[in-house]
Amino acid sequence: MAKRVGISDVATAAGVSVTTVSHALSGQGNLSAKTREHVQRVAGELGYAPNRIASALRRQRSGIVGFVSDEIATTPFAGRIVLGAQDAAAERGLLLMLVNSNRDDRVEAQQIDSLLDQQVDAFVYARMSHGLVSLPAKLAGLPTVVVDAENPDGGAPWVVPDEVGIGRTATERLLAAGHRRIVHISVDAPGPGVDGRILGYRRTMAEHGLEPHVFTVPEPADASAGRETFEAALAAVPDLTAVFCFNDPMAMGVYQIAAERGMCVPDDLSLIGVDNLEVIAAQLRPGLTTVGLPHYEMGRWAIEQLSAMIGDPEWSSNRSQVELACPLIERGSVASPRKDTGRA
Amino acid sequence: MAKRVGISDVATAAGVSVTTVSHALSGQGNLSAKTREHVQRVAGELGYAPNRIASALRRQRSGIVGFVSDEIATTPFAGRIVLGAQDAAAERGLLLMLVNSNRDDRVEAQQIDSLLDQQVDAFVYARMSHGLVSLPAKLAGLPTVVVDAENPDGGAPWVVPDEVGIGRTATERLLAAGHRRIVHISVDAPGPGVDGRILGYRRTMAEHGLEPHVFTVPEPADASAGRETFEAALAAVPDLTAVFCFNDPMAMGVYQIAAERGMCVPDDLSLIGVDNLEVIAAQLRPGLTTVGLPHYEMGRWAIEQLSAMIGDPEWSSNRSQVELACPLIERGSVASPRKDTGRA
DNA sequence: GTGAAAGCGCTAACAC
DNA sequence: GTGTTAGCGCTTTCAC
Repeated sequence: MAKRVGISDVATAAGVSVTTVSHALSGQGNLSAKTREHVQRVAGELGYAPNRIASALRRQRSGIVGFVSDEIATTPFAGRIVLGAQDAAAERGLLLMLVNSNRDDRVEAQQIDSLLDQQVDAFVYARMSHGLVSLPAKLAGLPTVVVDAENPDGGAPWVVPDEVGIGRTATERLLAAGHRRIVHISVDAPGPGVDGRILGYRRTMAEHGLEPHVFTVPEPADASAGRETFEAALAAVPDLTAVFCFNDPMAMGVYQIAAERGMCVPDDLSLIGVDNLEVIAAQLRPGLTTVGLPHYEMGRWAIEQLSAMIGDPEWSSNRSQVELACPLIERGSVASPRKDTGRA
Repeated sequence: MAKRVGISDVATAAGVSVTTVSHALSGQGNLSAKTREHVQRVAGELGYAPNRIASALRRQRSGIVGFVSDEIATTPFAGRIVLGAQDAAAERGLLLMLVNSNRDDRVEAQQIDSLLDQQVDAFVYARMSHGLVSLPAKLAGLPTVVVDAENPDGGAPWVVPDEVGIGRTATERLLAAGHRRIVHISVDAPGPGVDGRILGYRRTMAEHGLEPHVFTVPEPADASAGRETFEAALAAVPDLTAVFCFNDPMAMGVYQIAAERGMCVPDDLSLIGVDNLEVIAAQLRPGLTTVGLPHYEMGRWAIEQLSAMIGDPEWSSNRSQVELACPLIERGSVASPRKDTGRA
């Protein structure tokens, strides 16, 4: 590789000092427009790009944000958060350094140490499912924002999906299609995600004077849980016409039982999931109408907050706590009930 | 945050020079065991950790590997590669800097520039589906390994799944269960992945004196493609008893048609997919037997190669090209054919 | 308006 | 064995 061109090469070529080059390129100081332009042109011709390592050492700021996540390899969720964070970071000249712990606190601590040695300026602390976290002590000294989790005892800003809104959106969609006997299937895993969706469902049903029916089984919230809870629901509410599922894998389980019993989605049974896992929702037949989770947006939001916090001595006063709205993704699993046998 | 402790703090506290501290911690030079030990203890007590930015500037080596991928957000594949790479990197004191282009060459070029400014020591150039790539010119100067793609015109080492082996493994499994009328469904998208699996299937069938049947439709290789090709297969080979599917989403499509026609998996129809996408394969009923792709292993391999190449003036002579074996993941979609109506 | 020079925290010749 | 010192490439203060 040709040796990288440095600031002094540019200075020599432009016939000015390194100071002038630095000022010309960073927009600092008072340079004549002519000099500035000249230097920029020369730098461009030489293909100069500042060495960020040297710059970081001098400025005591690396321009790197550490991204710590509990896992990255089972769903595409992490990818969506990273994508949002990366886009926002690129717009601001920041770079992301990813690290993941596979839910092992020891590994996590080591990874955080590596990032600290690397002089990262700030941290994104991301979870893949909405729960409660307390931050590792090591993060206390740097701007940190928590993604897809709440940090009740700490002072870090956080961003999560609006879970109650999800329950409301799904239930209202089913109501709007004319359904009255709508059940919600979920899991026994108290936490903001499960509880919020149940609450949104219950409230919306109550507002319409309808009786809520919630069925749960122990975690995990997968297709098998969907099958079990749906069968329980059918036994208890035989004339149900619609199901709001905690997530897409559970909805997949409902499709399976429906097929087995000769129930046709959406004519005999309307279904709404949550997650918008393309790999499931778009592959089912008919496509699954589902509520999308704002992973991309949460990633963006985190970097937007951090970039304002970096270099701000008052950063720790940022205590924003945001719930992001979740869009309904229409596919084909909701229709009007075939025969509305009257009020519930 | 308390000011970070530096090497000179350790030197003062230990009553030695910074050189001695540097040597004691890096294992360089000749120090008396006593001094070395003493310094290490003091450093530990002070919680000293070297500033890698300063070290990088001085050594002209950042310890960072740039990880460039075409996409990270639609399947968990990227996550698995990253995981493997990260584990291997952590073992070697390397850190990963991820960047992804969403298949946009302009974005990719910019991202690579950022990594270069950051003085990364080497690159992983990863694709999410096995194809052919030529490397961006910018990568020419640094050790680079290509993951899940081949680099026919370049000199970079690469690692890919053994696609022919996948076709063979799947076909042999079906043969071993007693099937003879086995079809392969795939897509019209020539490339190592599609072609290799077809070849492995054809060869294995030929070795057993059986007639191969391959059905394809245009991309994408999703459930819809699975439904179409399977219906075509049924029309052409009505007494088929087993299907080897190009990937798991296509297999999902086959389940759908099978359910519709009252065919029971695996009793009336055995199925094997490829991908081991948990989110599909483990959620189908019965679980889908599938051939797993070695994403984690490919990520590890890439870093292992790179770490040997970093700092080796002869690095460009590394032209390893590896095809990694792919494991059969047994779930429940393969059984013996119900009635073997004789030879094909 | 422009430039000289002092470091950022570390490593590695080299001297003792 | 241990210490002195000269940078790595940049930013920024301060002098001109």
